[in-house]
Amino acid sequence: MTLTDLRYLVALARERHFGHAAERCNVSQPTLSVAIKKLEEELAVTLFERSAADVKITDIGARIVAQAEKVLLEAGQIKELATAGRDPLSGPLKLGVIYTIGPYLLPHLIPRVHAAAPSMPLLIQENYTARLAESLKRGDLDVIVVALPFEEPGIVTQAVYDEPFRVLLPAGHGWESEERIPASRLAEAPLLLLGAGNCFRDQVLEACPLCRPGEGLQRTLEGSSLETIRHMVATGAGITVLPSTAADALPGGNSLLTVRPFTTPEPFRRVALAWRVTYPRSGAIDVIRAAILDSPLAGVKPVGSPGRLG
Amino acid sequence: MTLTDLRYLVALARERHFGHAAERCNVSQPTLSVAIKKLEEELAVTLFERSAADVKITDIGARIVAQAEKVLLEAGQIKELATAGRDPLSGPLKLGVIYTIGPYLLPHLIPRVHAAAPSMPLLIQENYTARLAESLKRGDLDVIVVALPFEEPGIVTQAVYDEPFRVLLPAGHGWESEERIPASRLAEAPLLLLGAGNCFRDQVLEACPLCRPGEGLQRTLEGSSLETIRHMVATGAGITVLPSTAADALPGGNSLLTVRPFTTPEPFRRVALAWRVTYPRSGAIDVIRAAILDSPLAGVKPVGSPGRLG
DNA sequence: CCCATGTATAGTTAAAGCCTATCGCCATCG
DNA sequence: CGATGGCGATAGGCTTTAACTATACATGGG
Repeated sequence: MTLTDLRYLVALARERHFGHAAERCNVSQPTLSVAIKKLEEELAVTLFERSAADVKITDIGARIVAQAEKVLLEAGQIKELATAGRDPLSGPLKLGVIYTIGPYLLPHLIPRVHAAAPSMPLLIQENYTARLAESLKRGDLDVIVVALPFEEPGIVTQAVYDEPFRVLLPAGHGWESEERIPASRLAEAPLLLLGAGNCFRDQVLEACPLCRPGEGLQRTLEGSSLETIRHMVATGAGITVLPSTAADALPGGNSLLTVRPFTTPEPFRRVALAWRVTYPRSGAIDVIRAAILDSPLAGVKPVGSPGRLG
Repeated sequence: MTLTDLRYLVALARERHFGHAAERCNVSQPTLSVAIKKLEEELAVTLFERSAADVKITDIGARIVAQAEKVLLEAGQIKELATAGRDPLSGPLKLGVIYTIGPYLLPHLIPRVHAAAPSMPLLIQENYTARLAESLKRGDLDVIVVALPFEEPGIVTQAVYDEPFRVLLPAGHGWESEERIPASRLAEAPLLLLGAGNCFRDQVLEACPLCRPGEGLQRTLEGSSLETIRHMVATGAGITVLPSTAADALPGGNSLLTVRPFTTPEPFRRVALAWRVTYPRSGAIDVIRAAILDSPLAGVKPVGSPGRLG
């Protein structure tokens, strides 16, 4: 029993004439005749009473035809589902973002994605890089926004923008007079850092090789956020390093805080999109990337498409 | 897209492993692999994300699988319908009976059929032979009970029993002293007959060649019934001829009426079943025939199966 | 009794469905 | 870092099937 057989069956039930039904199905009369016969044999019931005068459907035949129509209807729904789902911009996209990007990117990103792809709602999760990577591989997420380096088997990564780091000082700090701060001097200060697991912490430490967590006056804030650290800096608990998108987007005229760039070469992090190589909705990823680049992110430099990294 | 494809699809969605899904479908892994690929091409959507680690179903894939399951479920219902409908004794049987048999046969027939085939309700229609024949050919009836001769193209007829005719006299009639009445004498009497269209009328006239409707004292009762005629005989309006099943089943001890057989050779009519040659539920017909023969019909002689007439 | 109509059958061909064998990819492990 | 093993994709060949054309067969009507 195939869907074709059922189509023949329904056509014959409608036409009550093998020739006409065959014509309607664009097949020859013997084709339809044989198909119906086979179907009757398979089901071991007589579906039609044939006679020279006309074709009559049996009682059981009528019931089976009704059911066959239901089957064909449901099968047709599959095609419709496929047509509707063919657009990569239709259906929800599960997006993951690391903690140190989410708060500064998402307010810009979300409305832009919604404008570009209204029927693609974003399901957003913020987490550490490692957790996001896991979810991505499991399929709980479709795309993630992370900082490089990020390499996972089966995952492709595409750099989107670089963002420089900034030094955040409490108002009145001695370094306020400096235009730019050399990274090496961070070792001198009480540096507030995020806890382990935040990639940004590692990147700051990498930018300032002399800083060693646990040594000197640096303090690590486990399970905290850049926002918390910023408030601590404002209270004079120390200084910190922020990505430009977090530092430059300070509420205008915050007199308690001062932002200073690093001396060149500025330390920076490269932010990238990542997804499974097998992920089929590349169009959706393009929309995300475009929306990120369209966002007014302070201090960032877009990384051209040639800069795609594997 | 075939039902087989959908089965593969559902299996793969369940197993998330081409090899295992193939095994469950009793096909080789390449077979399933190719089938899924073709399905994806046909629908122009990616249903699964394949990777070395595992197989993930896409969002749209999951929706299509759900729909495919619905299709397969409905298709399975067809088989169940067929199985249920395979029994010829299941489902209603549309039975037609001529007016001059129905009242005497059906009270016996119906309970017997119900006992033999409880799931085969009888839908009964009483009418003239010509009307029954028309309905039978149209398919509005499945089987009819008529008196022979009855020949129609595409219709097979099987004799079931012969029933002799009887003379019905009002009590006190001059012929009451006779044990048997010769058919020829009917011409002498005021003979009450059914109207044209009732085959029994023609059979009586055939049995009594000297009787001519409209001549002598015979009266024709258009649109009437044997019961009405019987009551008229009881009031002395004339005499009549009845089939034995109608005559001998008189309410016991009806002192107003007298029944007399004809002299041999008794005139009789042959009652038969008829159905379309194409009618598939021969088992149902057998039940009807058996139920008729099992009925206590006064005076009838069963016609052996060899007596089947074309 | 032949003809018209309609379905079933025969015979053939093209396609499809399936199998075995093998490739290629990737992740894991010694 | 190369070997290994699991897994899906691909290739080639075979069998089945579904389609066609031509024709036989059945039946009701002129």
